[in-house]
Amino acid sequence: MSTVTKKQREIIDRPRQILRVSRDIFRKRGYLGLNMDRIAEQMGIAKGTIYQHFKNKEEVILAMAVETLEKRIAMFERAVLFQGCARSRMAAMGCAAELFVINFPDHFELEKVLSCSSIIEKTSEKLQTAKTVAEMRCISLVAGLVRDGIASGGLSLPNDFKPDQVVFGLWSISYGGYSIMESQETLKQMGIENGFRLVRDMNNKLLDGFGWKPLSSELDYNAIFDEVRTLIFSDFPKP
Amino acid sequence: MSTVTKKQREIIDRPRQILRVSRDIFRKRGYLGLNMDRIAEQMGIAKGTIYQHFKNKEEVILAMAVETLEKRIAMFERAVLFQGCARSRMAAMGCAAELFVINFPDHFELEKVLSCSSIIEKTSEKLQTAKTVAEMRCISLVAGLVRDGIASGGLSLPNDFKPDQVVFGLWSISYGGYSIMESQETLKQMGIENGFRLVRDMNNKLLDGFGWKPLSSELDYNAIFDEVRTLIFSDFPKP
Amino acid sequence: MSTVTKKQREIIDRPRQILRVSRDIFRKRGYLGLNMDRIAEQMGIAKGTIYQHFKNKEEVILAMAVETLEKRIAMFERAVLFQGCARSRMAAMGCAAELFVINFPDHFELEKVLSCSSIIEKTSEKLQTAKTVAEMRCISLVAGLVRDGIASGGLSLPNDFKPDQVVFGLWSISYGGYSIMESQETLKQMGIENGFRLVRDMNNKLLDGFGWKPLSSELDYNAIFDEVRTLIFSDFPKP
Amino acid sequence: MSTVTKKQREIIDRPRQILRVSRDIFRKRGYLGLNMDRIAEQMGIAKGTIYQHFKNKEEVILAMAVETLEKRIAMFERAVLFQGCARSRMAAMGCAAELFVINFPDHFELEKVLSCSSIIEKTSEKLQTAKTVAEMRCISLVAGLVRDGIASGGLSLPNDFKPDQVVFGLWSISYGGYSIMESQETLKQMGIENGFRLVRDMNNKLLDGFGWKPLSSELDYNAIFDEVRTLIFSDFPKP
DNA sequence: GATGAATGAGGTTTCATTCAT
DNA sequence: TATGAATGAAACCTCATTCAT
Repeated sequence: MSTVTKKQREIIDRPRQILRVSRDIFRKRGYLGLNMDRIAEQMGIAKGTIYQHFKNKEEVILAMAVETLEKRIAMFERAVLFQGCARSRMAAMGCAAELFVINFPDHFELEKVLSCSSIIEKTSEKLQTAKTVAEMRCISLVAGLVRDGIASGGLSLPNDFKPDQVVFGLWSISYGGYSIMESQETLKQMGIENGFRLVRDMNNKLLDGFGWKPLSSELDYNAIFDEVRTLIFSDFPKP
Repeated sequence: MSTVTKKQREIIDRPRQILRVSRDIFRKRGYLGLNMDRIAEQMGIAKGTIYQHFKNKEEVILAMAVETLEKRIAMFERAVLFQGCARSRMAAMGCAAELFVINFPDHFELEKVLSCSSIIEKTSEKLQTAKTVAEMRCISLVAGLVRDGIASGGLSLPNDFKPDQVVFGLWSISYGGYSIMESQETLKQMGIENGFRLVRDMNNKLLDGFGWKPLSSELDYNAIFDEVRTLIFSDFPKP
Repeated sequence: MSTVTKKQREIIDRPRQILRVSRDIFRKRGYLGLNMDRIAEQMGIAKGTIYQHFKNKEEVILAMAVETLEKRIAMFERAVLFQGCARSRMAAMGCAAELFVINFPDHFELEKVLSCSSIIEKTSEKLQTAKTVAEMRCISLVAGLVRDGIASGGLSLPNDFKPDQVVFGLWSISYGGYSIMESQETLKQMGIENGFRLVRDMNNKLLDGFGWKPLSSELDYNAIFDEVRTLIFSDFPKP
Repeated sequence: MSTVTKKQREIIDRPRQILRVSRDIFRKRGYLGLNMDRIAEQMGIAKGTIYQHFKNKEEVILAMAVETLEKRIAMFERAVLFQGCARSRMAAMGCAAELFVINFPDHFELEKVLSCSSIIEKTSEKLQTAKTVAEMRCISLVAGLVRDGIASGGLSLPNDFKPDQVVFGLWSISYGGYSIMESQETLKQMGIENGFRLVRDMNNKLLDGFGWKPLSSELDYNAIFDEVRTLIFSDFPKP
């Protein structure tokens, strides 16, 4: 019977349902506003049920982060397939990162919360590893493009620089930039209207600083952004 | 009697003492480990007394952040006096920023905590303004150097770029880079040993990307870092 | 004003009040029926208040045991003053032990509960020590009488026996006997009506076994029991 | 097929398996550490299945006690067959009791737990009776030996003593002594090294007090202990 | 101003038991 | 018979804040 199937599907999806509701609460009320009572109430289930799927509150938080990281991996994997020179593909990656932040804005908040050691300590090693692995996959995809840039002759790193360090730079700009946009009133007030555009520009200037050809003065990477969004990420809502 | 004076001084300094003790606890045990009981106990005063100096716990947190921001202003104001070309003075600023992070590592954590809206909401507007003002002063100091760069001919910004946006870029790299260093195991494992050095390099590459002369290939900004530390910040402990 | 004094006295007595109420609940509903909610409710105070005086539930339990142990010490100290030969004074001690069990029947239950390591583990070392010290004082008082018996010539221990071991024997009979009386239906059914009398007799037979003069066949120790109760423990209700 | 037989046997043995696993958990983690989840998990069956063999958790506890009591009966029945005078056979009984405690140390803990009325109340009358019957059989075996002692002339009880009361005395020493050994740090520290030996000695001294011939000064009952262990209980591991 | 006991809402976690499949 | 997800009552504990002294 289809009724049976439906119920079974519901049961199987419990963890995902819990995460969906938790994410909703987290987005609206922040870490301190997320608690087991509220999750249970909003789901219409018993509090104890949550504990059958998650060891504790902290695991719920971490699982939410892993879930979005997996979304990011999927997006990065799509972006990396963009047809073009290495630096254009890196721009596609930037587009993916930007769309990720726009569509999963709570991920940054999650990262902040998880950086409190007192929280991560309470989680299982298994889930911690899952998060690390997911992060590594993202970074590897980006680092791969840097290596492609070197291999294809567009980029020539100074002796004392390694591809991973370029990734660190891009990552810092994005992570820092988006964080500032979210939280720091001050910078927002300073005539900075389109933060996303600014993060793109800064990443481009950094790569220009490394002399990665074609430079942003030679090729319009913002046009490539639009192309990537149309060709690859058309399923994401336009801003 | 000097005894009376001492006691009076102690009482006058109460707010500052509370912040000092709070910072100590915050550094050791994080936000969740900081509570009024512990502050009172560690200060040897009654819990109620704290409420005569701070409206609530959130104000303590915010006041801590303002206090360190003022330290940062002081450091930036010293850095800006470094004798040299505009870009060298910007390097001096980077040195100040780095020393600030090293000496007040809790400030980043505080910023993270304060980005939870539920916390800042409970604070007085007065203190919120104090924080914004302090941040603005820091940013203005950096933006001033960008303008100096333009004025002195070393830097020529494209039409669509404003000095504040360059500040945003530098800020992002520093904020993002230091955040990643603190929390993200993943990147740390990827062959990145000296994160501070890397943040410097990335800032330099970004400025290179803007074509700010002399480029980092023409002038050894790391040497300038050392000079700044020796000449201007000799009172800070060496790493 | 006397009002002030009264209130202050109440405040000072809070811990003792908590223990009194806890003991009451423990007696009626056992360990599993004793919880912080019930204590608070029955006292008409907030649950949190209990935690200002006791770190956790286990400390309440342990404190109750220490409190009764102190009652026992007081009783033993009175018994030891009984005028008579060493063995008569030991009988007085037995009388004290019996009256203690009759008047503080929950102490045995407390001891049982505390023998669960999982409970004692959660208590502070300070209180644990207090309990050990109290027990030592009781044992020392009994052991002192054994030594008196030896010194006065009534008792001559075989080479391989030490006074403490005699104490262990008496303690075992009392502890075991009273425990059996409380809990084991079986033995109660077997024609044993007056368990207290029986414990006395067994202790006497054990001392007879050691040849402690005058033997129970030579002197009526039950008469001494009555005498002790009349002379020394007249403030305790008659059975 | 033998496979079917094996599975069937397993199903038939379910209750016993549940008790075995429960005992294991109880021994390692105590009463508070024993729960249905752990039993089910460790058995590799579903939690609900346990409820098809035991009405509730309390019945599991009680059934464990009955099971060990049956072991004790078996041991006592073997001991009573020892060839020798009545008092020597009583020594054999002591040996059995000692070996029982050594090999089933959890039984004392179980007795303690069961003495909480709130637990026994939830069990079926049937199982309660089973426990009482088992205890009675043990006591009867011991009481029988006392009567043998009287019948064979070695023991002459005073008018006001009955055989069951002697059993009560022995039982008290053993129950109390073993309990103290398990839990009371204090007495253990007082120069008492071999508690088992001490319990034996005290039992002997008690019987000496009753004048049961041959006295412990006339016959080496510790030697008889060793003999009993070798002849009758050679299947139990040596200490 | 200083105190600190009292508050009480708010949170997390556990676990015996049930019941639809 | 077996399952195991769901239940929900019951417990423990925390801590910012108040207020009578």
